[in-house]
Amino acid sequence: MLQVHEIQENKEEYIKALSKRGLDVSETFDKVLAADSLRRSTQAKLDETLAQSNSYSKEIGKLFQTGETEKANALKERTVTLKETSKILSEQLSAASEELQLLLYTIPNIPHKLVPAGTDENDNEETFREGEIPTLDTEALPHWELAKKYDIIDFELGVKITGAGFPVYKGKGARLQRALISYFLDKNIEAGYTEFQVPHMVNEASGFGTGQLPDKEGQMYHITADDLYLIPTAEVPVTNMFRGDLLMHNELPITCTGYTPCFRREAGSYGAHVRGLNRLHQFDKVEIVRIEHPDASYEALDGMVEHVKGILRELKLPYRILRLCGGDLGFTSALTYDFEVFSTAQDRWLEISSVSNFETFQANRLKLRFKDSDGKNQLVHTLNGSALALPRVLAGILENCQTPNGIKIPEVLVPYCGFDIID
RNA sequence: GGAGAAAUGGCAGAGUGGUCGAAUGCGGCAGUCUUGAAAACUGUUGAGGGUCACACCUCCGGGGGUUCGAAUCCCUCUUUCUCCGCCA
Repeated sequence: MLQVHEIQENKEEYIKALSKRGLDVSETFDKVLAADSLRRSTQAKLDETLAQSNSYSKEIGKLFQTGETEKANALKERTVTLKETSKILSEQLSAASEELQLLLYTIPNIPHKLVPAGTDENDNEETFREGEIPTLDTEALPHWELAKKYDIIDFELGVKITGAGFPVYKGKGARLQRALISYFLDKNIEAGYTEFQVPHMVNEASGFGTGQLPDKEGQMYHITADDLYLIPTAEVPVTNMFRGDLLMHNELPITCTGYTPCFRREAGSYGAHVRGLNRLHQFDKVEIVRIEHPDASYEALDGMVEHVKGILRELKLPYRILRLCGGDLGFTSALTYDFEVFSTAQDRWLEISSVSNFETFQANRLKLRFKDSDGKNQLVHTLNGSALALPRVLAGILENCQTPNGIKIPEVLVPYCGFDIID
């Protein structure tokens, strides 16, 4: 959520920047500023009324203590209209505040200078590419067929016990998955991140804090009986651990990592692109989250990108990095880099990580601030990224590492798996 | 699930209708003293809005109510603790 004073100070610049998302917010901004000024003037009137009535109350108190009951009662009568006025004004104030809030909720984050204009994924900008795309046999199979051939993932069993998009991992498939989780967590810890195990359900306030609510209500599973949401990513519980906090500048940066399952409703298309592990309702992910000083956040973002690169390099998977264009950029993000691994058997790129800087957009909703070296309270910058999302990494390994004799496990994973081939 | 108790500033802990944004202690910060430090002493020390700066307004777990006036009374929700029951 943007701050009103930011909109006021950078109106034209923001309008221009948001046009990269294909949005024209000039009208919305005018409404925001009008709503804010109404809010302020109503607040001022209310304050005045309350001040008056407070001073009467104090006077009445004194009169009662000195026993001047007559005078006190006379004064009481004068508070009646003040009371009515303040009631009306406070109703007007909450209406004005709510209107402002609703407007602000509709405005996405301001794209960073580097974000290219564009409407969809075709306008994303490739910034880096690494790793060799293997030449596979003509009999090379997509991962869902490999999964069946080696009996390591059972999609039908998941359908039976839950529904489509909830696979069952089996035998070496399950062990490889567990190995990946441990390996990713170890890499993150090695890079200085602190590991957390967090709840897999969150309350409404947490959903608002990181911006899943109210914008993407339908994407989360909602447990209505208890009014809780299944997390779509560890970002939600991890970032919300700090909701409402006032940190000291020397506590920054705060760096967290955590493994959680992720639940996404993703109501939508079915077909080849969502086959197998490509898109699931439940999947595993290891997340990294950083809370940074505003001056350090972009350096931190670059650091996160380098960190993820290091992991993919070790896994020897062919991947590329995209800088998301305005149209593809998430609602809450200012700058996002997507990592995609090449799925050789499907001949397409699969997203396996998304690393973003949210600047103060989440921090403003979270009321997450720090005291800077001048003793002033400022909003922090929040960042997060996947390091990494499991299913598509698994798909990438299965497809790219297949040989006529079986699937060769990347060397770095062998100590974690306890085997070096799936056959 | 049943019965009871509680929720106050960074922490501990007073405060049961008016001068309480809140005693006191600890911690933090500044100063005196000291070669330096410690101790002692003195001062200072919550957040948000508002203003050029004041004034002023709001906040004592959340929400609502009574009252001229609420940390204090009432209702409600949440959380924590104790006891009982159940249980991985």
